[in-house]
Amino acid sequence: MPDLEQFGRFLEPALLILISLAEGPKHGYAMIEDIERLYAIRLGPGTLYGALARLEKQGWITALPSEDRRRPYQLTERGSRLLQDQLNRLQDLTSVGLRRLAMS
Amino acid sequence: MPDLEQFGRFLEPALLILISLAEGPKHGYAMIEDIERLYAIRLGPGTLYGALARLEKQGWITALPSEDRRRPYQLTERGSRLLQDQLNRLQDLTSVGLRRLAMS
DNA sequence: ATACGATATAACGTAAAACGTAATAATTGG
DNA sequence: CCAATTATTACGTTTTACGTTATATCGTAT
Repeated sequence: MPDLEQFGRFLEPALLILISLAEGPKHGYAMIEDIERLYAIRLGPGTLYGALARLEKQGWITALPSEDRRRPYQLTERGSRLLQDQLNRLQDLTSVGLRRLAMS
Repeated sequence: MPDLEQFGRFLEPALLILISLAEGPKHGYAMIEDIERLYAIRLGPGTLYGALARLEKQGWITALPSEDRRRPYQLTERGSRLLQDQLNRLQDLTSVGLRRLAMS
C-alpha cells in the first residue's frame, strides 16, 4: 500500500460515532478506541467532541447522567432510525461501486 | 420519514465522484446526474468542481483531452486502487453497523 | 432568426466541520 | 508519589462543503 492510507477521510466522523453507539451507550474516549478498532482511524478529541455536540443538538444522540467524570451518550430513537437508513443506502452504494470496478 | 432526509451528508462528495467514475470516464455534469440517480443527492457545482480539482491534484483522477466544452475525467490506476480499498472497508463497516443495530 | 430551456463550467463568498494541539484533571499501577 | 493512562474541554487553523451568481454553448420550437 504505497499511498492509499493518507486518505482515511472518506467518511464523516459523525457516521462512525453513530455506528459506535449502535453497540450500546458509550462515553467519548470509549468511542475513540472502538472506532480505532473498527476502522483503523483514531479521531482527535476536537473532531470527536465537536461531532458529539452537533449530533446531540440534532437529536440523534442524547447524553446520559454521568456517573463520574465520564459523559456517556446513547442513540435516540430517531438517531437509530437515521443510522439504519444511512447504512442501507451505503450498502447499496458500495455494491454499485464494487460492481462498477469489477467491470473495468 | 419525518426528518431523516435533512441529513444527506454522511458521505464525502469525493467518494461519490470516484464511484461515478468507476463506471467509466465522465464529465462534471454527467457525474452530477449519475450521482443523483445513484444516491438521490444533487451536488451543487461548487461542491462538485471543487472536489474534482482536489481529486486531480491528489492524482486519483485525471482530465482527458476535452472534445468540446466538456471536461471529461477518468480514474487513475491509483484512484481505482484507492476506491477498491475504501469500498471494501466501507462494506465491512456497514455490516458491523447493521449487525449492531439488529441486536438492540 | 431568436427566444428559451437544458447543458456545462468557472468564480466567487460564507459557514461549517475537521483536525491538531495544548490544557486540565482524575485515575491507575509500579 | 510519580508516571502513564484515561477523559474531557478549549482553543486556533485549515480545509471543505455548499450556495449563488455569472458565463457560455447547445438543441429545439416558434
